Amino acid sequence: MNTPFSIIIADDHSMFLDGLTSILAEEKSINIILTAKTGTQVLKYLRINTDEKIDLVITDINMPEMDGVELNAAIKADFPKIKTLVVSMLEDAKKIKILTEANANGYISKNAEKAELLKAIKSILEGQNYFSPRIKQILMEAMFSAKSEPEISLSKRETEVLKLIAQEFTTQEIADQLFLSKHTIESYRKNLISKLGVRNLAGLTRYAVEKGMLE
Amino acid sequence: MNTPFSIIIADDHSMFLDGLTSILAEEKSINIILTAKTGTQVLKYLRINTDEKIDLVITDINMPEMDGVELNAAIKADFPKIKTLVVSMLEDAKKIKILTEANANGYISKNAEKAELLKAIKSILEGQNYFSPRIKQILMEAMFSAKSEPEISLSKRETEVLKLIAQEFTTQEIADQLFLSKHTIESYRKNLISKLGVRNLAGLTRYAVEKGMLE
DNA sequence: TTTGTTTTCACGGAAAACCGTGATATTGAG
DNA sequence: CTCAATATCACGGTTTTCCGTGAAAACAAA
Repeated sequence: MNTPFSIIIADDHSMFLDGLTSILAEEKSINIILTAKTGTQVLKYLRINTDEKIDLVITDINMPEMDGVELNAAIKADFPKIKTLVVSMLEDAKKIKILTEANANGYISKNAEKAELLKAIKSILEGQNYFSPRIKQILMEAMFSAKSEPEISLSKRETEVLKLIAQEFTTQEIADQLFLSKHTIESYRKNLISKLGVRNLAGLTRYAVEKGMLE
Repeated sequence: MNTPFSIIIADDHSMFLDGLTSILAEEKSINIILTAKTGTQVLKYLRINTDEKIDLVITDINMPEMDGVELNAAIKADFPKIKTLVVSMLEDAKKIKILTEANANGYISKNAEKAELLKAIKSILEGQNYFSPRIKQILMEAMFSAKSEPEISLSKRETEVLKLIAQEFTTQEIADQLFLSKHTIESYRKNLISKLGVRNLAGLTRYAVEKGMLE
């Protein structure tokens, strides 16, 4: 048998972290070097222990301080030899896309079976990327649906004004807050309405809330 | 040593389920009888295997078909001797409150450490309920804040009108749709604004979207 | 039966949003 | 540098919302 692989696991939910650790501890070929609750902890460890050879980092997406997406990017930038496997609660097409573009080596859902997890880990350690059929499908769909919805992009000011509108401020009040003329704000409102394809304040507000623009 | 305790675990995320199983498999005093991905599976098992003595059911809150809250209620109704421990991603005050009122024996977050999980299980199996200090605190806060926010209840018509407003219809259009005078709709709008403590259409729309009133 | 809630309708004035149709200045990317 | 996008401002007219102040009928609960 070869020397065991060294891996790091990051997840902010202790119980999941412990669970994953328990599962992987049963595998003789795997050595868990570190478990962490944030991306920064992982990075700190990697930067200090540069002599230690880490093969794989398994990370959740949603974490405080530094999330899985950022962690993956940082690892790929500073330690390109380390493989990454992202494990996430949600099957979020956008994030998957970003991750594939940032050269993550695998992505599986927490819905995945233990068997799939092990398969993914093995594939990646052998040098192959692993994205489950389901994830591939979601990615494909996102590609196509992305075309039909041509990503409305709002400028800084537009975003700012939209937020304030959704927070029930009137045109005049927004103008005062931003030290602009009320005519300016009216222009923005008008543009937003036509840009977002809505009819009135209700539509603007709905858009803002649904896009999670209000903290 | 006494005979080991029999427990059932329910969680729709395989990986978490496997993790939890791994953790508890290490405990000699615990026998995992069943792991399930939905509440209905658990109930079905309990109804068929009535001779089997189950001591504890550990359940997630968010599950398809039947969630943890319903499962807890069903267990307490049909198998009052079985203890329940709810493990949840979110620390949702409302659900905790409902669960305590439905006599759940414990509630811990997935943020909890493995040690706390074991402590909770032991406490419950010994006959004591377990709610972590953090959860107790959240409950207390909810009690007080519940007073300051005295549950706004909307009538059928009010709800109907609010939905249409949030869907960008004007007063006149709503009146036409519901075969009412526009004055009537204006009354509703006015009432809604004062009832919900908002200032304008934006506030109404935000309320409707945030409460998930639109499909 | 009295009381409270819900549903319905009405008017007039003030404020705000909506619409069209502009213009100028800055700035960032090619 | 040039061109497109962004940011800023302006005005007059129309529609809609907002506000106050009512009130009558239906119905359910106490």
